Amino acid sequence: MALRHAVLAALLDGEYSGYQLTKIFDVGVSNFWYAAPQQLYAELAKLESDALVTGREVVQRGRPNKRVFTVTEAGMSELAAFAASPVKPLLIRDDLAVKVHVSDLLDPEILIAQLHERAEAAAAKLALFGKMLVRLRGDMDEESFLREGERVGPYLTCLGGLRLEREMRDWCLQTARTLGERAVHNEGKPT
Amino acid sequence: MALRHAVLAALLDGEYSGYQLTKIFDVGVSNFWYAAPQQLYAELAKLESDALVTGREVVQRGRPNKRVFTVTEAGMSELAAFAASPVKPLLIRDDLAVKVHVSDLLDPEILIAQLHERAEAAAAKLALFGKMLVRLRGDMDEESFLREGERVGPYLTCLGGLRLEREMRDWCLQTARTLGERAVHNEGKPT
DNA sequence: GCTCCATACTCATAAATATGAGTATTAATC
DNA sequence: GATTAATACTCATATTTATGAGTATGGAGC
Repeated sequence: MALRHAVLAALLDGEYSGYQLTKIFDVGVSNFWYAAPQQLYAELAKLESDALVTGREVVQRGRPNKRVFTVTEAGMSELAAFAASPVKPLLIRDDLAVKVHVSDLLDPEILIAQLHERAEAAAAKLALFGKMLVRLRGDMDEESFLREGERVGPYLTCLGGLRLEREMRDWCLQTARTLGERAVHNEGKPT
Repeated sequence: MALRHAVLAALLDGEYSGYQLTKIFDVGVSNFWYAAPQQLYAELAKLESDALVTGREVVQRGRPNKRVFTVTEAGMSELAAFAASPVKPLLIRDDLAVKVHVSDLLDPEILIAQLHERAEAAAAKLALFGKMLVRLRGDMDEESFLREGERVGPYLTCLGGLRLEREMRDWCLQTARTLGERAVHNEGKPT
């Protein structure tokens, strides 16, 4: 019962189809949840049978029809109950960090490349979130938007995602640099 | 096959028992992996039967005996293979962010409390990581340690954890402040 | 003497997540 | 005109992760 609330939350931003949610969750919904397409379709089916969302067929020309979903009253109550429940601590599981942890005992070459790869991915998200922020606040500046804007929730999570990705990018680059410099100094030395 | 490598990585820092690993993974191994005790014992059993670690009984006085584990040659190869495999993108799933996303439509009271709670948890980890860094680098300063230290892997992941927790704390506090101020301005207004 | 806590583990099962494969329609590109 | 890409979904299953309950020993405090 966890993806469930993320889907409900995403559907508050508008009427989306499973496929559209796929795109949203692929980026990580402003970096706070990820889900594969199959999970989303399954979850939508469950949500609909529990009457927390209602689907509506949209006939399209030039492409397959789709079903878009809206959160119901019951869905809102479910979200409210979720919001009132105790928060779970954020549990992180990161492949790359495990690799860095053991980097001293292994060849750093590949790891450095992977750190750059991750840094680039973070930079891409950073840019994406930056644009998203501009779009969300329209012609207001950040301060007044946060004070007077209609809906700041998505803006706030986006700010969070931005922070996270910025740190991720910088950490990756710093770590890559450190490992790279150490590798240079150890060249020729026996392992 | 994911916890597996995190366990191997942790065991490179020393000979640990399942129970000791429990404590290490409870904090999140410098914030990059979490696992419950039962998972760890199960994984250790599998690792041992695959000969990637070897266990050794340690007889203790005053408390139950324990079995501590060491990574074998085969275990090192497994880690090397893991390090060479492509990195998986970091997938985040955060309860609290979902709540913030929908904060405009729900009562902010509880959420603000939860944000403070999370901020405190982050601050606690921050302090922990700070101490850990000092312990790891001994009497060297950070720069020289990163250049000349024996094993910088755990130090680098700890730096990453520190960054992350710092941002988490600040984001939570900023978000709580924003929501709090908005709540004040909306007092008395109809929903 | 009794309870509580920390150490040190095990067994079983439920829930969530990940992955592979497949279907169908149309638009765009070579 | 054939291939590729994008939209829009479904079915099935494997793997991972989470959770609840239980066992045992000894030390510390009341």
